[in-house]
Amino acid sequence: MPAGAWPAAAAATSAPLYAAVRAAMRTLRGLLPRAHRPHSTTTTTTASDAAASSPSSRTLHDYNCLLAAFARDGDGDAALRVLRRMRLSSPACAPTAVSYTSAMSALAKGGRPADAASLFDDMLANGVAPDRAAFSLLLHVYSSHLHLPAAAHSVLLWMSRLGLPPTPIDYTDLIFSFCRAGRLADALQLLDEMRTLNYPLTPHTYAPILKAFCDNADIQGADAIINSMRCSGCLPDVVIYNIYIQGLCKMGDFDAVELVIDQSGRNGWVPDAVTYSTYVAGLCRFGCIEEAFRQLEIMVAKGLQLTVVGLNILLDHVAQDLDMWAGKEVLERCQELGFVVDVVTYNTVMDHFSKKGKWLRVLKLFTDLLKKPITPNVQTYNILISCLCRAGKFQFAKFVFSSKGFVADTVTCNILIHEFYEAGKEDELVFLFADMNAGKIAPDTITYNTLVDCLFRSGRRSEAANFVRHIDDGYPTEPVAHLTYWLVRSGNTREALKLFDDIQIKGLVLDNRIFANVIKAFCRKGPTECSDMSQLCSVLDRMLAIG
DNA sequence: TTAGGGTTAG
Repeated sequence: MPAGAWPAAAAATSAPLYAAVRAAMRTLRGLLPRAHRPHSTTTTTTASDAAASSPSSRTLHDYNCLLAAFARDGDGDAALRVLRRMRLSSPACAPTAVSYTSAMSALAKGGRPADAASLFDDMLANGVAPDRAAFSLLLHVYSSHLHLPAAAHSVLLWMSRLGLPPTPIDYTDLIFSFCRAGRLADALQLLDEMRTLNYPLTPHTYAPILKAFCDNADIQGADAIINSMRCSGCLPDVVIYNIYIQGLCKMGDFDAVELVIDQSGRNGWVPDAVTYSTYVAGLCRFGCIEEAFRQLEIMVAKGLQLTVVGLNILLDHVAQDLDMWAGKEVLERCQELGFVVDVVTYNTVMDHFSKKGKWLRVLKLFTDLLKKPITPNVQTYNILISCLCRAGKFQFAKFVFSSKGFVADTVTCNILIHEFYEAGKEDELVFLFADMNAGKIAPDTITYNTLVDCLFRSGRRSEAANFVRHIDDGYPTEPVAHLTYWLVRSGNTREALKLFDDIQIKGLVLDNRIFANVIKAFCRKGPTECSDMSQLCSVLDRMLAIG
């Protein structure tokens, strides 16, 4: 925030808000260099520096070990640095296919699969011949990370042509990818190829195919797959039956589920907690709550115990039916059944009642929680505060905010700003801005977006525009996108175009997200409201950089 | 390869 720019923002917003955001900016500025530093990890940098510090003494083996360690950590930057150093060192340490594969793995694991795929091209450009492991990793990156089964299939064909036969794992990877992309026919063809090649077929290979049949509600197809597994000597395991049961549950065919479970012993598998959770969730979705509890009891009687995670997932899954659980306290019943509940369990249930507007029930759950040896966390408080605000209990929400032991975070702040503005009570937000001012809470992008939305919706258009102009160094993408949305929706498209000019004059780029919001806003307006097509065309021209 | 858990902004 340049000096002297804030008075405009001060005029744009209320005084406490201005002070709070200015203080928050200070906090943010302190944080940014660290957060945005490209090579920010400490331990891996140390390891990398160690490699760099005495390059002459390093052998190819040392470098490859280091790369393998970075691959385990998913530290792509460090791996790339090592690779660069290897290229610059003696020819004996030039990177091999193994080195490239580790670096690709580090990038993929670090959430940079596209960079991993590019590195494969670098390897070729540097005259290094990929081995089977390199191809397998590339195939995995395309199929599992980038969700591009067609590209992964090309890799499979490519390696076959080079005399590096793909492994059964490569095929299984690709089958999974085709199934996830809804391309069941392609997956089935690969399964046939595996059979032709006499590759071993495992439940891993069949599972995604069976799931695809079940997702398509094709139970006949699912039956055929299970039969073909049996015929080919690949016995269906508990995972296969769980997928099948989920398919049956989706159809509401609970008689069939019962039959499958009854015959489990004969078919050589044992139902587990996932089996029953799937069944229970299915029953809940069809409103069979009592039967769901009966199945839970059977599960417990069989000595199967839901983990805390499992219980929370299950509760979340059946959330839409919580009203039906309300007759009996859901958590009480879970505890009667011997399930261990934790703070997340409470948060899950509280949130669902909150979404249904049942603030008294949320409050009761919160007070129950306080009586137990479970400590509420910031999310618990945020759910409660959000719920109270939505119920119009603003004083109560303020009380909870100030309660002893509660340390508000940015999400609390965002909830309060949104809810108080929505209710036209923004003047009461002084209590919050005092904390922001004191640097106790730092705003984030959602805070800014929320403020832009709130200012605009409460009729303070120019204040919203001023605000966006002064956040950070001016015009961060998301708040601009929010402002643009409202300008277009309110028929001020010319102002939006002027905003684009201002941004570009500052040398900033108009991000796609801004245009995505323009389109969304035009769509929201609908054809009747969007009578001036020339305005839309101006924006589209600007998007295509021809206007 | 299976239910894949909880808070905020149009």
